[in-house]
Amino acid sequence: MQTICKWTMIPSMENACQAAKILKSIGARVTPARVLMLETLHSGCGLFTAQALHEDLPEGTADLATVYRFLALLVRKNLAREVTGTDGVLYYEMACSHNPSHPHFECRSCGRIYCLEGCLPEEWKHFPACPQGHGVESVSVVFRGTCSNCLGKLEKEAKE
Amino acid sequence: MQTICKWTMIPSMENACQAAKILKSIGARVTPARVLMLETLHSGCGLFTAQALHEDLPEGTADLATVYRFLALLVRKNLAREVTGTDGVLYYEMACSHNPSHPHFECRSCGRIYCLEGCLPEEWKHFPACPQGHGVESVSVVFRGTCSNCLGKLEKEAKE
DNA sequence: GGCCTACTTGCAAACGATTTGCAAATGGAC
DNA sequence: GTCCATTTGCAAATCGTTTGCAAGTAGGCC
Repeated sequence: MQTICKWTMIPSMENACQAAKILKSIGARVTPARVLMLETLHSGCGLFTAQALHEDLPEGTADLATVYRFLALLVRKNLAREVTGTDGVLYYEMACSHNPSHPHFECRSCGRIYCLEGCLPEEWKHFPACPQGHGVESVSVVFRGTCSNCLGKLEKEAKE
Repeated sequence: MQTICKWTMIPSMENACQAAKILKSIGARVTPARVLMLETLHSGCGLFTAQALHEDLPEGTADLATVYRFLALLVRKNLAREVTGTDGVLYYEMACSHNPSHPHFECRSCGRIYCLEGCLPEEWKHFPACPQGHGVESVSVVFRGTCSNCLGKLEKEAKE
């Protein structure tokens, strides 16, 4: 999986054995499945669907339902965030050091969602037409197009 | 349904009988169900889910599958656009006169999606961190919070 | 080290939005 | 009015996600 941004987990996870600490810090039990899931989430920079995470795990590590339950736990504990893709599928990204309102890039071709480096400019949060009566709490910005991965593939195909 | 922005359909539909013209203009057959669906989409400013449109139609007008098929047709013909809510549900909005990249407001409380007036500032389309290799085709901006409708309700409840 | 309880898990079934296959109904050009 | 492609209703399939439940296990306690 291609890395667009470098995010760091909170708390940081420099090596695998940190997973246990993280789990304990949120009052969750340390199980082999959870450690593996955290490691996988960490190693594969970017956004995961539950299915993708499940596939990336060593065979038999955890049931898909377990993956869903664990991701929901991470979200509840603010260690991860949910993003809904245009395909209606839920993507998960680990909570990271940059601004909660950082933008994403969604590839029309492969559906992958990348997380862009850098905070959202402050003025973006005050769009002029946003009505007074509406209590704005967050802004999400998603760029859409074709990612460099897919652009490369398309160019190759064009040559052949 | 509360109106946040005033949009105009393309082509404009000043009265109900325009529906037939619109259908003909895209080479689609004029059927009672389609006319009613277009009228409903027109009268209720804002974004519709397929289910909501179906419920707003007079009983027995059209099957839910028909509603889905018609909305897909409108999207294919560029008369409507799809927006995916954070709940993963598809919302439809009629194509309107303002910028294709106009922002939306999604209410955390009722899930309704409003369409905000005004174009997106040009500079928003060139977020600095958006990598060169990524061919950006569009930007979507969604503000999230509590809409004035729900804010009002919450205040009422607080008083009681 | 063994015990106990609350937390986790796998499995299968439920769920809800959306799509599909198919046969019957219908719009509209002739 | 005839005819054919388009549209429709219905029911079943699909697919991501959630849930109920019984069995398994982590980890605090003795």
